[in-house]
Amino acid sequence: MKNLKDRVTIYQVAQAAGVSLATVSRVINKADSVTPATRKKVEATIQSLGYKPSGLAQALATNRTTNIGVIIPSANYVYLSNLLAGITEIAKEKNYVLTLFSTSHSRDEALAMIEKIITTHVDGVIVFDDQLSADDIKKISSYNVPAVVIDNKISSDRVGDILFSYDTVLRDQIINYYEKGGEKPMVFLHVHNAGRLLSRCEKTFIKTHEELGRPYKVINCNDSYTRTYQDFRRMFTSGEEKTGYYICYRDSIACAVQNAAMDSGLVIPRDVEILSLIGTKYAYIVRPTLTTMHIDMIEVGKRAMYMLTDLLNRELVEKTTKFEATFIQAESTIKR
Amino acid sequence: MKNLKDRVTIYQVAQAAGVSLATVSRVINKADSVTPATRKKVEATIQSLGYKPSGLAQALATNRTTNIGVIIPSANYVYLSNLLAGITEIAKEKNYVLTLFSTSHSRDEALAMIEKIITTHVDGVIVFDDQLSADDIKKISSYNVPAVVIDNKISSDRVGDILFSYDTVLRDQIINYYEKGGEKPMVFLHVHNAGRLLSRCEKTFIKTHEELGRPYKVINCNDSYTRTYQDFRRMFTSGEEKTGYYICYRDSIACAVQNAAMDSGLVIPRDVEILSLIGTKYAYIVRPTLTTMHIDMIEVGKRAMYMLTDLLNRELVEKTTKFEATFIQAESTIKR
DNA sequence: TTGTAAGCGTTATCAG
DNA sequence: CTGATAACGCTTACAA
Repeated sequence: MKNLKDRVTIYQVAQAAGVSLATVSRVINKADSVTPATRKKVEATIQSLGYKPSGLAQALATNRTTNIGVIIPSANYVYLSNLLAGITEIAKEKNYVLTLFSTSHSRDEALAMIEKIITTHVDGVIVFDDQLSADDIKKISSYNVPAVVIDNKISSDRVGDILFSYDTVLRDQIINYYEKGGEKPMVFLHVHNAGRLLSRCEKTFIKTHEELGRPYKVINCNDSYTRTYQDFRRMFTSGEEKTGYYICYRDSIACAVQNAAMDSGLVIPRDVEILSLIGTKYAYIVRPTLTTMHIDMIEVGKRAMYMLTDLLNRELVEKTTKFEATFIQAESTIKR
Repeated sequence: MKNLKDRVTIYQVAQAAGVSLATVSRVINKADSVTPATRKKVEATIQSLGYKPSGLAQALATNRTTNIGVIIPSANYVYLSNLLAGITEIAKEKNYVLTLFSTSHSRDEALAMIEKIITTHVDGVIVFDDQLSADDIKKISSYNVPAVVIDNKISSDRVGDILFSYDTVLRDQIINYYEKGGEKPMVFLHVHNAGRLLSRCEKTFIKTHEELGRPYKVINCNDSYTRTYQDFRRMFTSGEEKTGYYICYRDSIACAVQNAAMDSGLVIPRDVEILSLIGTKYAYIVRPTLTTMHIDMIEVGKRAMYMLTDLLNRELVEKTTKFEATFIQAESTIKR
């Protein structure tokens, strides 16, 4: 077994093949200016020595790493892994490797991350993290790292963005609900620190209600299935609240409310209706199936990666992509 | 905005601070042999110039990248993202960055991946991929890249492994089932190409039945919720099969069977019982809750990363960790 | 404590 | 078509 210092270098290959290292370099870079004969010879010695070029040295020399940084919160949500899956698929297709920068909810850590981004020499980044402000992105791109930012409107020279539009469809649904005689009190589940997307939805929720002059309710909930389940179980049995139309951040939370309601003897959707904002495939796996506002995060991931490669090739024309959420009627709400 | 060639280098910092680049290097590496005064001065210019060391150059010079490669199949399963979450958490704690190498079910691609591993200069890898054989791992470690391999018994000098033990608990449950008078036919859902873990379970399933002299059934199923749901819906309504104890690979598949049964008017667990082999949190979110064989993949991820750092520090004593699955009784099977 | 200079493994520019 | 040789940005003996 070779030890670290034994890494076969281009120089050793050159020597063994009886050519200069420049020639070897040409061979591994598939330059055309090499005689088939010498190419053959070099390739053979590469094989026999088990030589693999050092990406590090190549990157240092070329200023390209073929590495893409992905900045996402470390939260272990299904929609995040969907996003990642989408990015991964295209990255592979385009021959990029992904480096993961996962942030927590701390601002400091986010800053440390951008520090790392720079030192790591990624060719570009995909950012889906609410901790990073427009300024942070600007800082990143000031180091000439193109970025595609998800759920944050900050496109610029070398920054593309992908926007989600939940607002319209949410508003429409709320209006429709009341128009069609919806009578349960509408309740928005506020989750602390759950990011811009949820905040925007909450704002839309409140604004729409105020426009309509309808009463509404916002209650805090914990961003965990178990806690939320327990809280609602208590609520539903204590008799405080026996009915309602609950708008939840994501499937787990929606399930928590739904299960709590059912386990308290309430009937979905007769007594309690539930809407999950970020629907994943679990929305149609659970029973009753969950009505959701759906955006295909795998598609978002793919698109992000496509935009980034375009950006890298300096041929991104449309710097902004909008994903409109679609309302998917299922069993957890009454069809109106 | 600076362009690529404008990256501030250690040399520029040195010049601006009026010291040699060696001193700057010492400062950024927190060497103690630097006068507080000069350190101050250097740090100031680092700030004002916005200098960030090049990880590439550092890595090239030191032969350490602080990058860990993670090789996992690209399949978008919850238990995989749990694993990744675990790895991520500890990687961050230990100040490593993760590079993702996702493989498909093709052997060629797997080989291309190991090629990439080498050129990428990762300090170590965590492997959870059934496409990679012991030889492949050996190849990786012949390039002096320590590895922690999950679900594959191949520990060696610089390779640690994490093993799952589903076999005993599965066997015990099967035996117990019949001892306590279980009468439904037991059916194992075979998924093509779903990896070693499932194959081992299948083997245990068959072997146990043959030992007991009990009839059993293995049926093929598709590794997707929708397809499996449809197939079983058809089966349950066509009357071929109205009852059974189904052993499924993971939660989604188990849900498919469970939902198909319920939607066909069958009652869980009276008519149909269901066991999910790899249980995730969705097992207790869906209703009826799923009986599972559970291994906490987040813990597995954490442990893998811990083992790897130990390996990197050459202080890993216990090269093998075993995770024993625990049987979790829930509503989808009858308690016996 | 600080500076000088030789690597680290490539690519790329020139000559030949 | 091929070979020297200078970058790329940093670390690290060795000297001063």
